[in-house]
Amino acid sequence: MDRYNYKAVEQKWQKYWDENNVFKATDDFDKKKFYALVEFPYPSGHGMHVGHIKAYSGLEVVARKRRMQGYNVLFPIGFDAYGLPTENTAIKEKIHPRIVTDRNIEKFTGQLKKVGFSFDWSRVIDTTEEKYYKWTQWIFLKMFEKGLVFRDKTSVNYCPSCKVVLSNEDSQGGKCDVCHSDIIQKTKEVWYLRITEYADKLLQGLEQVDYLPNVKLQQQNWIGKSTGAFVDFSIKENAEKLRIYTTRPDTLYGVTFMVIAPEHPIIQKYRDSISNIEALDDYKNECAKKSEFERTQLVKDKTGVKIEGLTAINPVTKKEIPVYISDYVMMGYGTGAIMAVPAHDTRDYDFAKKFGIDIIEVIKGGDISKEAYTGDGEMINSDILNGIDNKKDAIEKMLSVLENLGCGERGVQYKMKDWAFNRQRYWGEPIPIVHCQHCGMVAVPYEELPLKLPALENFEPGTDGESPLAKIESFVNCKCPKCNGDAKRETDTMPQWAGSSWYFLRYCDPHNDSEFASQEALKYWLPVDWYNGGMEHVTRHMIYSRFWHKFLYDLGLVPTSEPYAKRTAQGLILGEDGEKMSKSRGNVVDPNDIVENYGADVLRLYVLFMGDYEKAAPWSENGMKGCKRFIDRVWGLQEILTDGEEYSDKLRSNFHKTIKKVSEDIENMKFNTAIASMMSLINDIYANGTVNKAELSALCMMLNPFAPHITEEIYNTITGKILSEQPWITYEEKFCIDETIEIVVQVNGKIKAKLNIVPDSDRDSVIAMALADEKVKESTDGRNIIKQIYVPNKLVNIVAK
RNA sequence: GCCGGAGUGGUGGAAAGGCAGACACAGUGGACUCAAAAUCCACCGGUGGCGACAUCGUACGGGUUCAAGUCCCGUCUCCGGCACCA
Repeated sequence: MDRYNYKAVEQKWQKYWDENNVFKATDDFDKKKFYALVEFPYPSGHGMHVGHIKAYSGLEVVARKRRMQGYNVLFPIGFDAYGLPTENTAIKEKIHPRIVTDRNIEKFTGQLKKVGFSFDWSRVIDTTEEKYYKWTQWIFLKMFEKGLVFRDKTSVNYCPSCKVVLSNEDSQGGKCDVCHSDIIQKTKEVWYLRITEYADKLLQGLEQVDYLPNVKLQQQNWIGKSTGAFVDFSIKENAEKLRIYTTRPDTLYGVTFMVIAPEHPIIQKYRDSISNIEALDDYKNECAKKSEFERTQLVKDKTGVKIEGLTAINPVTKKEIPVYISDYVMMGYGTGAIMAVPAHDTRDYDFAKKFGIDIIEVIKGGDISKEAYTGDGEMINSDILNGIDNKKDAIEKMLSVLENLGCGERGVQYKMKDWAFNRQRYWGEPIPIVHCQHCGMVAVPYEELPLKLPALENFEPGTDGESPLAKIESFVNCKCPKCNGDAKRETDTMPQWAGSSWYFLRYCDPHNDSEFASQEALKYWLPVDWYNGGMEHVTRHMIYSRFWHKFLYDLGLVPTSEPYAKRTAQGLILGEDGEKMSKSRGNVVDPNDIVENYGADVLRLYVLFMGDYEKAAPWSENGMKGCKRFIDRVWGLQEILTDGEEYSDKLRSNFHKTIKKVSEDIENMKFNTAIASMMSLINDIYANGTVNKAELSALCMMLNPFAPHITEEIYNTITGKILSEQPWITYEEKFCIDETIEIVVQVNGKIKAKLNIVPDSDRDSVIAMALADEKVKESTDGRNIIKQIYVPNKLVNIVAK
């Protein structure tokens, strides 16, 4: 027998699968369906990463198994191709991003096919194609129509030297990634999607989906719902009410000052009656200069200025309390104003210490001379609340008091902010809006979609934070769709998250020209049965796409309220040095090299065998060689092949057990132990000396989802049939049970003997056998047996004193 | 700071509260070979013993249990997420 020629075999079967459309999802809407989704790659110039292979191999195994189980399987792939790296390559090499994108997609496609993934290649999506982004724009316009799109000011990272708006990733450490000059914060009017309107729905929807617990948790934290109260504080000097948000109305008697954000509008409104307005303005300007980086990473030291001319009145104690401005209060959360309770909040405590403000303890349990006490306990110094439990009763009691006084109401807040939906770059979907002097913002009519990204010679970023599209007069100047007067087009493009927010819908019906997907196809395929991807996408991408989906659901355009029924995540592959793979570290493994030198089956097997699928694991060239050895041993079985259409007696139970183990492990993503059990089986076969046809083809069947090429070849050689078209192999429970099993006999928890018994033997006879054992007799001799424990088919424990 | 997750041989990792270390890698010895690679066989947590065996051992300190890597309490370390969110 020749050595296994993986190159020839892999090429042969990849060609066969391709030409015969073996993995094509059919439009047979009566068949039971299974929709397996993996995160589509960004086609970077570096080509595929082994991390991609691991990410896709998990559901690849499940998808292949489901097909064999008779499901109509949709396992699609595509490319999330808009984005900065492509644009930067294009600028650097002076090639159009369209060409760079096509080149990279071709490279990725070739690499994916060489690994033998069973994707349905007839449904490939490219988010930068007109027929795709037409519908991205279409959904955007639907949101515009429903009032979910608005414009507002924000501060953006701006490089004054490049005159360009930068993403957070491109401005790390407060320096421009390109020219290394200092980034400044610039105010700019940008587009927003009102995702906060869906905050509650996004939170509640988590109750009905099967996501990994930590995925759910991260999404909950991201949405960040808190319940509390809005309380109005009167201002002594005028009729104004200063409204705050708090989750701790129980501590209202401990309020000794208030803090508002430096940008709070009340300052401008009463600036004439504030005696130190210059100091407040200076402080505000200083804060505005601070970058996001400085505000979050650096100084935690509290700063602020007292407002001279605004004094608040505590609604329950009627005491006068000072009002400060400080940047530890954000305009973007709650009302931009807080009541400060230094005794029971660490930030207020720091501030009070620094500014010498009173600290009044209202909950027992801590030592407020040392630090703030944030725990629970009995109320003190709080008049009507004294003596009761803060959490159980005080919150409720205070809420009703405030409601009666007419200065408070229950309220809910979310940490999640509206989605800044814009980029000042070329390589993205144009936002289909026209600015008209008379009509304001006007949507491009649906029938004019797609609003095409104009072909451009020079797509370098525009100056003063403008998109490069702003330079093209033929694009910018247009007629208003409403009044037909002169108007200007929006020149910002959509952010990279847009195209991926609905791609799973397009896969259902990717060639439809009249709808983003037909209702029939959506009704059949949705929801996605199993979605796998990286942990880094469980907040942004998943929440954004759930938001788009829920929006379409509310319009009656998709049949399910949630897009993904189940979500899992694979762990990273680290470099051989245990560090994250990166070019600068030089520890990157190129999957091409592995396919070339060891074969696709070895690569696929190894990424699943290297450890727990959900955990990070370091790459090991040697570990991979072990998988190569396993593949060669599978091939070598043909040398000891004998006739035989049924399992031999010696191996029968072994086969049934392994099939059971593999079948169950695949469902639980325990791929490493599934492979280990097949390795064990092969070790047993070699120890047995021969393998018959029934056995070898059974092995091929269960191994097929992991190593499809070699198994297809061997199976075809011995049966003349196509393995990918065979049903999934089954096992019988009765053959998984051994005739005799070994159980352990312990005395006082220490193993003294082993017994071979018939399964499910009765307790008394097993204990009698155990007590009759020499070693057991020895160690119980002269002692009183006080307890006998029998765990059926597992062990006997004799407790003796 | 807050919220998660994890700490098991030289390494990656297995163990529904019931034989700790499956499977694999590396290593050691041997077979085959002129030799090497490949392959095959044996050994492979520590300590003691020629030995069957004894004894300790799942980050650390306690606890529950006939029995703990697994459950509970406390401590330490590492990883991930959020982070002045009122």
